[in-house]
Amino acid sequence: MGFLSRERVLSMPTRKLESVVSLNDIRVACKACSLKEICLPVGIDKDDLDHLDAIIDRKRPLARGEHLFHVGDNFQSIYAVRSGSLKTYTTSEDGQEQVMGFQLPGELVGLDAIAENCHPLAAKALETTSVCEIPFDELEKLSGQIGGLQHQLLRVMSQEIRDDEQNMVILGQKSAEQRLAAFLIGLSNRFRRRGFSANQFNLSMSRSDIGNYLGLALETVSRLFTRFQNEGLLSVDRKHIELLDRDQLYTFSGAHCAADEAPKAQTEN
Amino acid sequence: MGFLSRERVLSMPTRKLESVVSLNDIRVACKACSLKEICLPVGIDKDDLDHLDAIIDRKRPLARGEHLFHVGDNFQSIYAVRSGSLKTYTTSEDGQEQVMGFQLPGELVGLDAIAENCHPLAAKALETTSVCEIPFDELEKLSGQIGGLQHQLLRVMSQEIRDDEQNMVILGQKSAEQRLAAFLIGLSNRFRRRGFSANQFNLSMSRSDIGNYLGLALETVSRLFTRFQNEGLLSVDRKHIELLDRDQLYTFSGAHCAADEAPKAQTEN
DNA sequence: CGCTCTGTTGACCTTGATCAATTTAGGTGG
DNA sequence: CCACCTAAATTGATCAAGGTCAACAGAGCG
Repeated sequence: MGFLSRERVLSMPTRKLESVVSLNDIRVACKACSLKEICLPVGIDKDDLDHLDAIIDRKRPLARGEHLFHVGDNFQSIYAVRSGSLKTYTTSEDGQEQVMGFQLPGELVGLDAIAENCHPLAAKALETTSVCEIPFDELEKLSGQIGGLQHQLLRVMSQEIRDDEQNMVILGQKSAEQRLAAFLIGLSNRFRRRGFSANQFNLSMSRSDIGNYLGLALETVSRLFTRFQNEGLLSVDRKHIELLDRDQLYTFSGAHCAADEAPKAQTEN
Repeated sequence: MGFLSRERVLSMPTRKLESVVSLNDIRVACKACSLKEICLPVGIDKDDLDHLDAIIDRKRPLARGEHLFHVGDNFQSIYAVRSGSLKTYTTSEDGQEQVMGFQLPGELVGLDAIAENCHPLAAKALETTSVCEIPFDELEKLSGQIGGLQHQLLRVMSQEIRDDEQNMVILGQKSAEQRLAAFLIGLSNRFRRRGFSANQFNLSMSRSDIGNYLGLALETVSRLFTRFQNEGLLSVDRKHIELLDRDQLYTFSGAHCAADEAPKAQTEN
């Protein structure tokens, strides 16, 4: 820790960066962004997209371990991950951490800060990560004018509630192995949606983060990985995961998840 | 079961009711509602309130056990509880139920249905319960016009995300006793906000519902109630709870809950 | 080359689930 | 009003899942 002690540069007053990444590289309009069909702009027409684009700020990437915001920070903006990944977490008074979620490209962070106007969670980069900053008051103003944007914003928030509910099911009544299986299937689905491989990916988070997120001891996570590997469900090499028997894992997870796109046909509607 | 077999009347085409409760009793405008400072109308001015009021539908109360909506029901409206209480839950394919939450007067249900346009959870009355139905497309249209309403809607959804996050902490890393203590403190806070007694209330839900919600066996819940009672923290008589040592319970819950109004001074900001 | 951080594996123990037996309350019908 | 029935709650006894403690092994970095 500490060779890069200027954390939180993102929330510092804007300053020119002539460093590693040139501003031109960062300035990619929503229109040209491969993630536009995943994050906010879904279903917004071309003209309106320009308006949205105008309020979005692209910043220099965060280094691994750098914070996007801290607990209690004043709420100004929500953020969309462009590349890399984040974890959000709180620290309870006795100092122990609770990981609340991981954010992949195309996903938004900070929606939980609207209510109280300050961030209840901290967000930290798990690897080199770049984000789009979306000033919330401007977004709100804009979404009053653009019907599609308002609807999309509500949809995204609703989806977040839904995902959290899904997590409650997992934490509330699944066994350790079901939790890890569900976690992996969930990640896999999210990667696939973003155009990454669904069966082969790197975990940017530590075993400890996974365990913490799933309400398990890190040792349990580790044991389960080796067990899943022995059973031929997947292969693990440190951070790299390859899912070998996705169906079996899915069954294992005891899923029914309205939230994920289920690999089997819908039985009701 | 079954003397009242006409469930889901609420979602049937409107029909005149000359029965138990007269329509005049039900027709209470938002303006006159004691809950308006809790549910949606917060911070909306008098004129706009009339507009909001115009789209809200007040229905005859639900009987205990009746459903407000079922899993998979088409999403039309969100609902605000006026009196009584609801539980929301899903049923996994193996038939077991997961209770996702309890709704008290002034709280909204159905926000998680916006994303997919259908209800991921069922909502069932725990006792005689009346609700306001708020057609969502009209609400959305209105909130494009009334800035305060849009903001309030986003705030409420954000708060819901926050509460769910809080629940994840509880399910993810608290002991059985901490969970129950946190649950009781949480309920108590919610009752207080609504003008009910904070230290004395009735649980409209069964031990089994509580256990399910908290990720505990119902036997564990029962045992904890008697233990808390023996320790002088509270007194239980079947459904009736009296909190005798709220501070101790609060400490017990291992809380830090940015979500609740903490009884101690804030240490940071 | 050694230090530290992350991950793996093993041994043991605690918490809370499960199974089972009663008790109590509330609702129903004679 | 009482006897009966069922659902909810309590309490006890047992057991297993997973947490905790501890030792060790690689990987990455200075």
